[in-house]
Amino acid sequence: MSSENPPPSGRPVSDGPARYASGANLPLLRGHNAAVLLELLRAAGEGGVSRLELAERSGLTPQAVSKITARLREDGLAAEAGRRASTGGKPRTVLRLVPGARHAIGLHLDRDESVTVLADLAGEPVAVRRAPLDLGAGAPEVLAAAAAQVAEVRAAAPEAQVIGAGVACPGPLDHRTGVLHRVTGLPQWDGYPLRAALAEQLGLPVVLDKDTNAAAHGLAQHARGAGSFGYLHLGTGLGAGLVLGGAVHRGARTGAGEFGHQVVQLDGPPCGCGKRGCIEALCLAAVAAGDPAEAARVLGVGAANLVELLDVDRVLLGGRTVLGDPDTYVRGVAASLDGQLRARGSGGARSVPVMAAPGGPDAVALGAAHLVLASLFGAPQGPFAGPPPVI
Amino acid sequence: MSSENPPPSGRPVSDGPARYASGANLPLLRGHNAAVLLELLRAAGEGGVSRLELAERSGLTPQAVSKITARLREDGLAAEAGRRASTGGKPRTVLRLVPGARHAIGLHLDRDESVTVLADLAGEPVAVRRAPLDLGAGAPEVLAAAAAQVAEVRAAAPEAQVIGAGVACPGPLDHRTGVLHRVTGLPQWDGYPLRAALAEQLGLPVVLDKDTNAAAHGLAQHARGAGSFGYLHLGTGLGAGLVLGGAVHRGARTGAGEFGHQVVQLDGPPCGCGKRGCIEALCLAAVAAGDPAEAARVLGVGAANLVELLDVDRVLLGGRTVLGDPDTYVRGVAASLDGQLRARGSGGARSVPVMAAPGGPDAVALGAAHLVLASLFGAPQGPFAGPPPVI
DNA sequence: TGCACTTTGGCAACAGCGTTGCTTAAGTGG
DNA sequence: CCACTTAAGCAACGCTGTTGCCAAAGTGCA
Repeated sequence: MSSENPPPSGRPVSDGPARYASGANLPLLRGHNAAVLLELLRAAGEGGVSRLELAERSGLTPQAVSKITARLREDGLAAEAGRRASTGGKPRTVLRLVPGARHAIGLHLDRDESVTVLADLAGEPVAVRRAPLDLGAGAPEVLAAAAAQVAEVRAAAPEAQVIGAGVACPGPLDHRTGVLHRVTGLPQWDGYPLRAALAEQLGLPVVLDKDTNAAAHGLAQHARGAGSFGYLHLGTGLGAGLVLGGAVHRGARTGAGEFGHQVVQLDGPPCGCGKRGCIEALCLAAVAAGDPAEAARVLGVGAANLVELLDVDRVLLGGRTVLGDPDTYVRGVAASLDGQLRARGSGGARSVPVMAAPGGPDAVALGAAHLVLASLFGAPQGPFAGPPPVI
Repeated sequence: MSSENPPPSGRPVSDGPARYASGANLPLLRGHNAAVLLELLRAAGEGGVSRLELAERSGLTPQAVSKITARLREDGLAAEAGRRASTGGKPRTVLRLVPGARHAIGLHLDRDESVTVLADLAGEPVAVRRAPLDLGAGAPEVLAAAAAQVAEVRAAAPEAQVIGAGVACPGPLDHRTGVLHRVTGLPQWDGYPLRAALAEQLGLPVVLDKDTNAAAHGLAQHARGAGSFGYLHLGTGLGAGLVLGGAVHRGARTGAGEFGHQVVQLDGPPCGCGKRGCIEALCLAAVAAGDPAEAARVLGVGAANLVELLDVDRVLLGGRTVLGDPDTYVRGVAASLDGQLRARGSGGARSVPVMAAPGGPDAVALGAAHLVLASLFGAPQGPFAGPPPVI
């Protein structure tokens, strides 16, 4: 019965015109609950969960969990995996996600390099390919290179059932339409409908997002409990990905996360962007001067501004510059941030942890794959709202 | 049948322990759809909407809309109100919200004044009371004064069915537990469980929120279409309320919106908070020096930082200082903000409108009442997630 | 005036959802 | 070996939105 349902999540494949508020019906309810249980199964990891535990965590009745997990098992998405120790009665049967049941492609198109991953349902990379890329070359060349690399990772797991591809790019873009906007330094991509082009080239549903957003989305999967954090990415520029309440915040026009051009020095030194005293200019100047400690101090002040404005749980650092000297940056930013917060703290003085983003150089590509997988799982926050980039 | 349901929204009154992701069942589905239609009815205002229009906007079938609106009419929340012109067949029957069917109290406890409103379902004030208040006095005095004022507005509409009270306070607090945290300058309120105390005193469900959040929430109701904006409140201090995707963003610990203590001048002049170069210090210094233009310029730089980080649609200004000279501030901030954005704009150059927040001195109290009313209406964004302050 | 047509909205039957009551399965402990 | 406990499935159920059909209420043309 359920094996013929196109997407196991039950969410509408194309949600039509954006409505102010949407009513819900039974198929949506069913898909929602399935996605919630799938999310809980994934969160449980290899240890698995019993049906009763799923019931407690989801708020569904045990019987409903039994029915829904039976459908998930029919679809091959979940399986029984041993039993718990008995507590005086029949032992609980452990259910586990079947990671290999579905796969997703993650594609990170950077200015000089492309990274492609094939990720399984658990979000783990099954295959990774990395190759030089000239994003400044023409669209046909870039598309062909991307398609070839995607074919390679698909060949690495021939029987993998791929549900879509997530693509991460630098620069402003519109994740709803999948169109690029003025990629800094590469005007030829202005207004290019990359999502549509890639979808046709690959023959797969494609979601497009900014690199920092993809990374932040991927990082959010590692954090249980619908947390919130800011991911600061210091590389050739300084950007941020914001996760608020467990979901990536993209803003009205996918423009959120412009962290680098916040002014922290009124009438300060000019920045390449045309403004003065941008944190990116100050930071990169310090990096160029070989003073990572000063860069970290400035970054910490900006991080404090972000933490106070958004009240996030923690701050994650990533990007090439940070990865080159993680300790200095993590400690420097933590000290600076702590100093700022502590100065304010008339008692409360909460401290916000600063850490290096896990995942290393594949984090963005893996996050892009997660964007696709997210359509299967229940959003930690607004169930029916679903993840913004609908396939 | 439906008149015996405790809350017409169908949402659980107390949601128990916070769960990672929650499953949904039929009562929740029913409540959700009722709330969605109620929201659409309210959005339609006095003009009303037909059943078919409700069906189009909600995505529900016309028959479902008929059933659900029939229940709303039974509960007295909606009523038929005339007909549209015919377009060649039977004319559409217009449905309208019955504003007087329910009411909510809004209570704004400021440092030196309290404002109490009784708002109807449409969010319009039915009665307003304003009185001096010394928030520094003991809790019993403040509670008694609040209770007396609430009794007054209730007496102004004796037959009003009041569903709860929303309370807005300055300073950090926890909106989930309803406990105050270190209200600046009033240490005696530290850790005071204001929500519980007021709920007992008034005999009503109470939601507690920060004043800027309440104002922002109220302002969000006037903006159709799940927009996002930053509300900057310049009074004795400088704070902000953030509305992202139609919902107030409070952060992990209700601490979001600390706009005033973002550093915009590294190693700048010391601020009362202990840091240096806070925008609040710079702004208030300019105000004290009788230079609102400079204050507006600085505010505009901070607003630009916020707009770029969060990609909001617009910026609203409020608070006593702004209300004292709205034109100067609105124009000054708009010019400064535009200058910042235009400098960056390598083409796009979108402009973000700046305007004075409507509502004037009652905006906070009215917003607090809206917090209560929101529990009846469908959240524009995440349906089942519901509004953060659960009654 | 009358008839054809269009559109709205209610009625009744229906499929599908989670829920409830009960039964069976599968252990522990005396 | 039996009483007890806990887990999970089966069947009936209530309720949801949906579908097919029909009455109501207009317009427009003959």
